[in-house]
Amino acid sequence: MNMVRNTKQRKVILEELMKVASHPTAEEIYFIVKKKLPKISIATVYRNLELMASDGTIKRLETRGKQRRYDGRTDNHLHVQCRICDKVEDVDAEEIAVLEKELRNIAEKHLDFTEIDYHVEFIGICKNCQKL
Amino acid sequence: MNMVRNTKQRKVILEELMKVASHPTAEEIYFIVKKKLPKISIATVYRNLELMASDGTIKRLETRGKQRRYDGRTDNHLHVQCRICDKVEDVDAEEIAVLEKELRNIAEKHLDFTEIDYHVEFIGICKNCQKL
DNA sequence: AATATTAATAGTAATTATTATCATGAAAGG
DNA sequence: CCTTTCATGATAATAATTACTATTAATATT
Repeated sequence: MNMVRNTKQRKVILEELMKVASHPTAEEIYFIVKKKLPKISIATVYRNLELMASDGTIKRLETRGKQRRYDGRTDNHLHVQCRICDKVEDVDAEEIAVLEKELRNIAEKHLDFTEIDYHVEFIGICKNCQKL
Repeated sequence: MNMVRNTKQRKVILEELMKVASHPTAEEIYFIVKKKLPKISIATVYRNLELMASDGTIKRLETRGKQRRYDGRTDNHLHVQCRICDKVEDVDAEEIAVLEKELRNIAEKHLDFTEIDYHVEFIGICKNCQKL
């Protein structure tokens, strides 16, 4: 009982999220998925993104701005967000290991919290917005 | 022309924000300031917090959760937020220098963004919520 | 000090993103 | 094929923030 069913809607939402390199908001995914499933409700998109984020199938980003963003890539990597257009890009840096070691070190020495995780993100002005 | 006036409201908002070690939301500051200025409007609180954040008088935090939080401390320090109660605490770690050096290194090597800044925050379960 | 100017305020409406509700539709298991 | 019950679509509700506007009060000017 209380089993999770495989729906067409969730399947397509995941497929489309995996396809894009951007880090779309629920609304953006809604418009993409709508092309395949024109009858889909935006509530279904929100519901499934949260469901998949909580079971680890996808990642929910902790970025600035009011709209939540999602990532189909679940491997360990960093993000930069543009402070003008809010676009998010991936940062693939081998230095992430050193960075995380330092973060774990700080957490261990200075925090009396449990189940500690951390968020790191870069903010700046992207190539495109620099021209404007 | 277009000059910024010094209002009683802004003065009290800043004073009260400086007093607290917590990292209050606009709503929390509203209730605190209301004791001194019972007629103040919550819109005034929002307006002035954003104004002071944009000129660097205070800091706007990039924490999780839907409510924005503000910090009277503008010196360089880290934050931990509880994933249960959303409370934010300061983390004073001398290792912040090493951490930021690594962040600047990654930014320089891997990003073609300009005006790069970064946000680092820890998330976990605070002492109080561990008991529940 | 009195007056004029205009930015800031109080009060409230509007907006925006997300979540809740609920009747109907469709997975999954017999 | 039938039954069960979870998920969906459509929309209402909620919550945080921003916009609007007549009035108030800083600051500049006389």
